[in-house]
Amino acid sequence: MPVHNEEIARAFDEMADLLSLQDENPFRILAYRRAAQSIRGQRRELAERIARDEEPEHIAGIGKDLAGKISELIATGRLRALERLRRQVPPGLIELMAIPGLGPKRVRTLFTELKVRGRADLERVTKSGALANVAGFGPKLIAQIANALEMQRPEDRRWLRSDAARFAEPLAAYLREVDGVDEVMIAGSYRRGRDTVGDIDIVVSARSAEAVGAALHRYDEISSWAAEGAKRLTAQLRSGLKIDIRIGDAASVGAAQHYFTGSKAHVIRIRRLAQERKLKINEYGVFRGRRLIAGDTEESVFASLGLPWIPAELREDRGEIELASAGKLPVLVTRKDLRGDLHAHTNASDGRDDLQAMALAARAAGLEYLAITDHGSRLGILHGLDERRMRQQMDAIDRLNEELVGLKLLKGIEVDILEDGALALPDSLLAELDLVIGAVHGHFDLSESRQTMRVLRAMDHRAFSILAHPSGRLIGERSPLALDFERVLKVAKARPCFVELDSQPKRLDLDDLRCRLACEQEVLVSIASDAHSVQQFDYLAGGILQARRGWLTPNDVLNTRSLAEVRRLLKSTIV
DNA sequence: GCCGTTTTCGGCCCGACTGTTTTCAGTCG
Repeated sequence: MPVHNEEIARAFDEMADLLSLQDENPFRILAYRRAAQSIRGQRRELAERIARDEEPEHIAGIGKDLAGKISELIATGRLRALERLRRQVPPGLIELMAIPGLGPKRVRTLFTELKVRGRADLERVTKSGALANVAGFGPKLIAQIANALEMQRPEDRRWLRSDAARFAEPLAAYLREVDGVDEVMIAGSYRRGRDTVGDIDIVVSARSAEAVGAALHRYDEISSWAAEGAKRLTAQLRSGLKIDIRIGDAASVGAAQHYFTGSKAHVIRIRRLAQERKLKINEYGVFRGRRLIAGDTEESVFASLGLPWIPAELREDRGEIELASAGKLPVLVTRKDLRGDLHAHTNASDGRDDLQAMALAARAAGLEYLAITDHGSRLGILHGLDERRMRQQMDAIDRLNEELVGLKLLKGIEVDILEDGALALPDSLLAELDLVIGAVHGHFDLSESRQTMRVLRAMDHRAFSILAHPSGRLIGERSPLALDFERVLKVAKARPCFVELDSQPKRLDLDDLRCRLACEQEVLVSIASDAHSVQQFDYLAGGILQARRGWLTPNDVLNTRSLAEVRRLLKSTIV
């Protein structure tokens, strides 16, 4: 079983947790956390690089020692240093650090003073009152701990970005109307376009912080307050979404926007760059000595380091700073660049609206072409099309294309890739279509080699055009398939065929890193809505965000091209 | 534990807020 990057990162995170509980050198702990972060940002599996005996590429934050530990993990599946630490620290202590207010120091105190070794012990000493006798544990802190134990930590939940948007955008709009407020920006991972967010960070530029605080107290969506300072307010909405609001003035709002947009790794890199230039950057601006030299706009912050403004989606410290300083930032794809959509459903299968309604909605969404790709019937998917109904739909598309102005419909299908890699419809039928989207809809748990062979065999079919939602993930519900995606890309490039970025909020599949792999391997990405109703063309905006996070330019995307060009490219997939 | 046009030691981003404290530690982002 190959060791995945995520497992390596988790091992390093656990090392950091355990070391912090041992009161180790904080910078050694930091080194483990940075290494974990750095490994998570790698596009390629380190295990594969090693297996292929490739030159070990330098990874930021990985020195000789950690490289050795990575090799050990990959070779043996174990990490002796980690196992040693686990023997020294009671296993229940790590989860205690997840309780708000408890960090390594306090957990350690609980362990040494009260022999608290885990959650059950903590509940016991909280109830018995023993906690109150420990120095540093006052009534407020104890109440906070008791509350967290009670709540079973629902606040740990991550939100789909699109779900969070339903609560965050109205709050931002409300704040924009408050007297004295100049600018409101939802920052954080939300602005960076991550598919999920833990909380919402809002940066407000206002002449009066008091007015903002007072207005928030009138906002009846807020259910509880966690902190209320002059510059920072933390609260929870009734939906359960946590919000963090920072209030600043116009002279520093750019610096605040940059800082609170993150990512943390990006901001740290920027601050270190500033140090090298004898500058200091914080959320209040860029300073030379005590003199403020920039900070009213994000552009001014970047410019103080000789950098162009970097789009928020790129700010993950995955090479964007180097590219910016070389003047080689990619010009990222935008929603306006999309000229068509190559994956949508009608009520002929599991969609809600009919063919004509979907066509009109696509046109209203500014698209020039739309591929209708209902499900084929052999999959057990409800109301899938059999050959007879498929032909009816093809006729209907022909008729509609004669009437429609400003939009062309393409004939397609979303066909299931069966367990053995065969496609679930007869070749004769597939050959009549403009495009064939293949998708895995079952047998998600095959081994990596079998899953990869399955997909490769499907791609080998002469009618195959696009691999739909390639990883099969459902965010928060289903893990990605075990699939050698690099191999899939190599075959797709050679064949050629294409891969999809499905924009459904729960899928967003390809994810950002796989988008980057696809563009590096020069495989075009189809950014598709997978719309099941007329409203769902809106999902394309979310797909675009993910694509931008994956560094895609218009040239890397299939459906930024004209219909004629797309037809030509689709024809080239027929072998 | 990492890192280096101020290098092989001595730094490592930086500030807000809370609670428990009389000047600050711990946590958090």
